Amino acid sequence: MSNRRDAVHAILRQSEGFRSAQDVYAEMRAEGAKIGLTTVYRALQALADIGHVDMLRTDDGESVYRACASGHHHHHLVCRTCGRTVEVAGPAVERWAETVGSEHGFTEITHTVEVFGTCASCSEALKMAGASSSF
Amino acid sequence: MSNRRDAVHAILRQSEGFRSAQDVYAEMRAEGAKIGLTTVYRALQALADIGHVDMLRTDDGESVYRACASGHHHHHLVCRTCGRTVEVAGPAVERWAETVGSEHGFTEITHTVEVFGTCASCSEALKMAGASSSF
DNA sequence: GCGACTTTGACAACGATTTTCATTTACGCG
DNA sequence: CGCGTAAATGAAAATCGTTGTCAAAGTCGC
Repeated sequence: MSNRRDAVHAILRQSEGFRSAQDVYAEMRAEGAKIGLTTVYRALQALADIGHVDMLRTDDGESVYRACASGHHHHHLVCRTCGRTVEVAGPAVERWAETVGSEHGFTEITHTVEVFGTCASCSEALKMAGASSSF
Repeated sequence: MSNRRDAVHAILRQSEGFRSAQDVYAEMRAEGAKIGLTTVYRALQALADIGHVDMLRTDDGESVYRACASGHHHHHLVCRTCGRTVEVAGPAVERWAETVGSEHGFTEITHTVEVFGTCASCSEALKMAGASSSF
């Protein structure tokens, strides 16, 4: 019973962007892995706890996870159409967060920053499909 | 049947920080308002759509709403202990988001920024209560 | 007042996540 | 080596916020 965490982590590592728990579960089952949904959730949470994966909530309330290339702090730039993700560092934001925090007397400041946009290829694609937004 | 949206909006206006839909619903019922959960959700969404309230997801996937003092873009500095919220503007972040976005060929850039921290009074309080966290 | 359209709200449906609990597995100990 | 205990696992049920359905009630123009 090798730690299923490793199996789950492996899936995330071979994935490009963020994956939902259900998604990871589905893929593992598809690959023939014998694992339960419960275990996937537990593994994902454990992984997130020890900082081996990033975890965030999508706008529709689903938790998505991603194996980070590095353990250091960074943010994500996500294409709202195709989901492509780019890791970005933002010293400016870090400093800004610290600053506004302390200005208001806050300590132990953390922050959540997600940048969304439409990536080059998707905006191309949209230009064609669009033009019919009547509202 | 005056628009229930107004009633819902009123609740948010007289609230300090973010309120969950269920929370708002509970308060309205407590005040004697005859309104259904469904309607609260619909009102909240409508309000969020037209930008009269801010909407974001808490870490446990709940949607929370808040009537903004202004309609313009800003972010929030939230005390992770008492929930006190301060609206902060961050031109630096706006620019940064735009920059990293375009650097990667992204367009129509939006961003989510939430800053969390422990406010002055809470960190005081925690200092005393603390000292016993063995894990 | 009547009819068409909109809003409302009770309740069911949904879906993601968590909990429960019995089973299986790992592993130290006798 | 077999046993017992504790941890891990997974199937299914429970939870809970949110959304959809649909009939009843309200609004408005005629």
